[in-house]
Amino acid sequence: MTQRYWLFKSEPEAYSFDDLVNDKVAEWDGVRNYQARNLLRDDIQKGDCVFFYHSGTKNMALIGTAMVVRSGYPDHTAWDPNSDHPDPKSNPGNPIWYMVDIKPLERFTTPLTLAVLKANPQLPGMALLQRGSRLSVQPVSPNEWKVIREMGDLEPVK
DNA sequence: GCCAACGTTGGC
DNA sequence: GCCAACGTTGGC
Repeated sequence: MTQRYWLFKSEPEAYSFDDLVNDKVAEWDGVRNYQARNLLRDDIQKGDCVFFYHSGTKNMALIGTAMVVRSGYPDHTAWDPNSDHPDPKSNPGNPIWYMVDIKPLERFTTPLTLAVLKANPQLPGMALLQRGSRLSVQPVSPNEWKVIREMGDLEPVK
């Protein structure tokens, strides 16, 4: 698969873009949806670019960009009973869930809110904007990537 | 294999 | 707080 761009959602109360900047690198663990799992395991490659989106009740917006620094590997938090997302059906010999590692790249000086994204006619059919779209890991088309980058001002994170 | 019940996500 | 959209579960 040649998809190069993705969008990762996170509730900022759980894990925010600032957390990612502070951590430098994050294991994107805890994804427990098969469709998203397949993307993490099979399609998302080292070097791919990612939009970081804050979901939740307030400040829903694209905050910045990140890069995949490690492609899919088993999510070991699944067999850690003390993790936030244990799954007793998964084990090291037969892992069900996968994750990637990402690092922060750039931040929008002003986050692009969901309302602003929805108001842009150049983003027809974007997965994030579809009614009922709940996938926490989504593909982004090259055109969507280009259009959205041009909607805001990006500065490198330190 | 169908489908109703249930749980979760996430925008409003 | 509400509700629509889905995914998952479990009885049959």
